[in-house]
Amino acid sequence: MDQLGDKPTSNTFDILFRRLIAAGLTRQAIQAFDDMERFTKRETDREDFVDLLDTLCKYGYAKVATEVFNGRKFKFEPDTQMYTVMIYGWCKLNRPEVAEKFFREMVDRGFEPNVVTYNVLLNGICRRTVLHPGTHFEGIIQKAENLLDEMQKRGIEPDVTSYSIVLHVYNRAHKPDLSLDKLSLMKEKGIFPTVATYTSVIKCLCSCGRLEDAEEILNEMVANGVSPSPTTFNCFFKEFQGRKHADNALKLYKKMGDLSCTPSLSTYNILVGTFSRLNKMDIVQEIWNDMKESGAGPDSDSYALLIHGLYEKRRWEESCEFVLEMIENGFLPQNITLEKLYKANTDDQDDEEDNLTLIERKEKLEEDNLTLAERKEKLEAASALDRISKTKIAAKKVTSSSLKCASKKIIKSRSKSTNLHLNSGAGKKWTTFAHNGIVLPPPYKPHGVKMLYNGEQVELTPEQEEVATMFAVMKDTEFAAKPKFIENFMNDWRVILGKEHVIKKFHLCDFTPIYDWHQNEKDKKKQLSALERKALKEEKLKEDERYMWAFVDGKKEKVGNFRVEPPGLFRGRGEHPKMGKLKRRIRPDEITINIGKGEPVPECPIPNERWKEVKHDNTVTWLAFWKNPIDPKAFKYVFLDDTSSWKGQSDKDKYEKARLLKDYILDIRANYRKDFRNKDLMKQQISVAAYLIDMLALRAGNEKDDDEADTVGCCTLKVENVSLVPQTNKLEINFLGKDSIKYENTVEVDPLVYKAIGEFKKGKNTGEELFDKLDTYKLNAHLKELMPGLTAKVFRTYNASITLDKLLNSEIMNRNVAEKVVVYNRANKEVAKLCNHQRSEPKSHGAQMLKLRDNIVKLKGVLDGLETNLHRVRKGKAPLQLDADDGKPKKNFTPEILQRKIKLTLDKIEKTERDMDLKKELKTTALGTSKTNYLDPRISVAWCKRHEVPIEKIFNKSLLAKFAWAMDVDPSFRF
DNA sequence: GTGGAAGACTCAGAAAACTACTT
DNA sequence: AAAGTAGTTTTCTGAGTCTTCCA
Repeated sequence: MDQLGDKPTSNTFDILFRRLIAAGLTRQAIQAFDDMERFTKRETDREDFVDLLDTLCKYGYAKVATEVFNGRKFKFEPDTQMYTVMIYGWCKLNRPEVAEKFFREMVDRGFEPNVVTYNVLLNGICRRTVLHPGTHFEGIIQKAENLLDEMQKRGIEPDVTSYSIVLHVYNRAHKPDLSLDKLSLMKEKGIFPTVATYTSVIKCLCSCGRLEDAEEILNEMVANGVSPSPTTFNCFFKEFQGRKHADNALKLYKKMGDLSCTPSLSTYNILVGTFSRLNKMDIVQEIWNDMKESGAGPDSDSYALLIHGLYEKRRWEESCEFVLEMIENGFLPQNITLEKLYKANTDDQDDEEDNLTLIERKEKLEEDNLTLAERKEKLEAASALDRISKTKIAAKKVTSSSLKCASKKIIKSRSKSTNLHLNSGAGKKWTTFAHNGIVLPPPYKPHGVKMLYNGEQVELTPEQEEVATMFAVMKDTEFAAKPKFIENFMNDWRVILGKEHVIKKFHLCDFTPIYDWHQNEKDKKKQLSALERKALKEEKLKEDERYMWAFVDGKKEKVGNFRVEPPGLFRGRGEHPKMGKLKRRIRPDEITINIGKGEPVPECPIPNERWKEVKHDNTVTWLAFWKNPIDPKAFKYVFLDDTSSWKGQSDKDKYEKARLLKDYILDIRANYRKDFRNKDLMKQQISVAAYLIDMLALRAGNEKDDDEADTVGCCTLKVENVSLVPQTNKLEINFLGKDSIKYENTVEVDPLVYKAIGEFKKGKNTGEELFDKLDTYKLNAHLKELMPGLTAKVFRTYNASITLDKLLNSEIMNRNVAEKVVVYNRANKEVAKLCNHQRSEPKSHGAQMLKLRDNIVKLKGVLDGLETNLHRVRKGKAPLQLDADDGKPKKNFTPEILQRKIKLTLDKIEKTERDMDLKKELKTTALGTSKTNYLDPRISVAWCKRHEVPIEKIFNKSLLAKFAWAMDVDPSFRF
């Protein structure tokens, strides 16, 4: 509606209306409008009123807007603009009938519609085709045509917008002739078509196979001085690809260059795909070079297209080259690509032993048992050689066997990953380690908005204001209402305010001005156009780029959390005694950097300051650390990302350890069973604790300090957390676990365990420890005697993974992919329940359930009607008109049709009920945690391979990257 | 040999950011 | 076509586990 005229209204009210309406508080917004005069001391005018209507309509409250509109006509004389806004509002709700009603009323009352009014209405009518692909285009087109006619009769000429709207419909309806007609009509009327207009017509013609006509339009367009965009050309290229018109595509590509239209990345990709399918690899090469030169690409799609093209043509060596290049450029090839190539290579094995490549030589060096200095030296030599070999690859002079080896090496490195790190002695994690350090949060920018104390504005220094703002912006969170949070915040803030400051008591503080300012800033950000947002994002990415990567032994690895935590108020979980405390800004002189000796040390980003220390410790994997300001006993670390070799290797080790437990588990279970009655109290407690950890997947339960939230694990369970259900062998377990997540479970246990727990509880107060002779150290020491490296947490991993493995393999085949994914998710859910992984209820859950319930009620109504009609028809009576029939007369209401409809409705009801059950069950279950941390990815990958489920249905992009080490697992893998 | 503190790494849910779909 | 919404992914940082170090 901006075209209807901007006006400078009271800005604050404007924002207020928008926020209220956006929150669905339309009544309050109207109230505020009524109050406006009192506050601004100026009469509200017509423009304010239009603004209110417009905002209501924009947010989909056309009905409310209608009420307001009808109610105030006497005060503000309606006009064309108001009517247009109302029409817009109803069109937006996809109710063009109502919009048309307004339109008629408007005309009847003598208000002349203008071109905007018509366009809004036209758009409203035409958008149905966008929304419902199945709609009858004929009817819509007719209506649109009628409206255009009417417009002209009224003496209003349709503009570019009007034509664009209808052209869009023709496009979707595949009406090239109408499209062409409209175009010539436009020209006749002297309206200049834009690039979008032409592209729209060309797209329509191309998709209907009328390439000659499309080309004509293209020429015309150029002749008229409108430069075609890459999108325009892509219409042609797509069509050429389908028809395998290599020559035409090539010609057009040349033409594109002549017209100095730079192809987009998708242009290049389409062309690469086209020509590699047609086996014109020389042309592909040319296009590839052009793409590189233009800087538009390649992206992973380009590589995939090219590599597959080469592969299909059995040009394995070249495809290997590009896989290498792809990886060098930071794109991860699909594993299927690698596997294919690997197979192709092993099929025609030859004597590669004599032909060791540089890459392999380096690998050999790494595996040899050399001293550190020797290794480093040789590695450096190897990597220099490697660099030369890379240039050779680029120059396409590499021998075939080396390429084979290269592809093999990639695959090998996937499975073997960094075994050498483990084998190469005493805790050494790396030989060379380079990175660019960390990013400190930007300094605080004071906003100068004054908060109120006892109703009066107060002066705050930037430091004081910063802390006040931290609190103010948390107004909407639960924290802001917690007394402990407020107390801790005030204590820390008072220190910064100083003894003499006027601010003393929290209840006299009013932070709303700062809160409002913050909301306003947020709104401003929201208002940014997509383009601006994109630019901003790119800028940030560019700034961060150098910090995102580290080099470990010459290998490029992604850094995880390179941003130092900004200052804020501590948000502990549950009833944390330190919630609300000020988490102060970290200065460089608190930060220790760890980096390879001889590597350039990242410069301290703040002038005249320096790092606390620079270490070269190769037994650890962190890049930087500092003391946690909230808990000085703890540290904050900067590590590599989950996709790194370090993390991947330890992840794999973790699952291998859990798999090892499988071989020991029977013995271990026998072992703890026999100790349930052990006279040695400690041994007895160890056995019972081990039982609970094994059966219920509890955490070990380390001791905690008083200044942490009061949560427990197995070893720290208190008497009050476990009760015996009388006359059974059941335990009722109830405690707060990690992150203050509630664990509630009543479970039948071994009678001996039941008895033992009863004894442990005897003579103790509710708050005392159940396992008083036990801590995690003793428990783990015992477990280690039973299996090397066994600790309590291994049971959780083992039980989670073995459960998934069992559940997945007890299911049958003969289902489609979607159903198989459901099977997987169900298994995943069982594991999440076992591990007690929870999430907070989604905010809209209640509303969503209500909606579903509503749907069921409606469907049941429909069902009733259908059944009544079935009875009537069977008795030979005429069927009743039903609401659900949209007023269309029903001619052939045979019992068969009715029965089918009843069946359909029943199915729908059942499906909705199923949806509701599922939703209810999952509302507080978090599936992700087990997937990322407890389920051996090889189980999932192997299952996907066996059942032909694309792995992307199970793992998202990050998980795919994190689990790269698991992708080449054999399909027969079982945990 | 013990126990507590220091240290390093994994696991965890909330919240922000993004995406796909709807209106 | 643009904005809203529901759902998903990513980021953030708090909260555990377990090892190592040291007196």
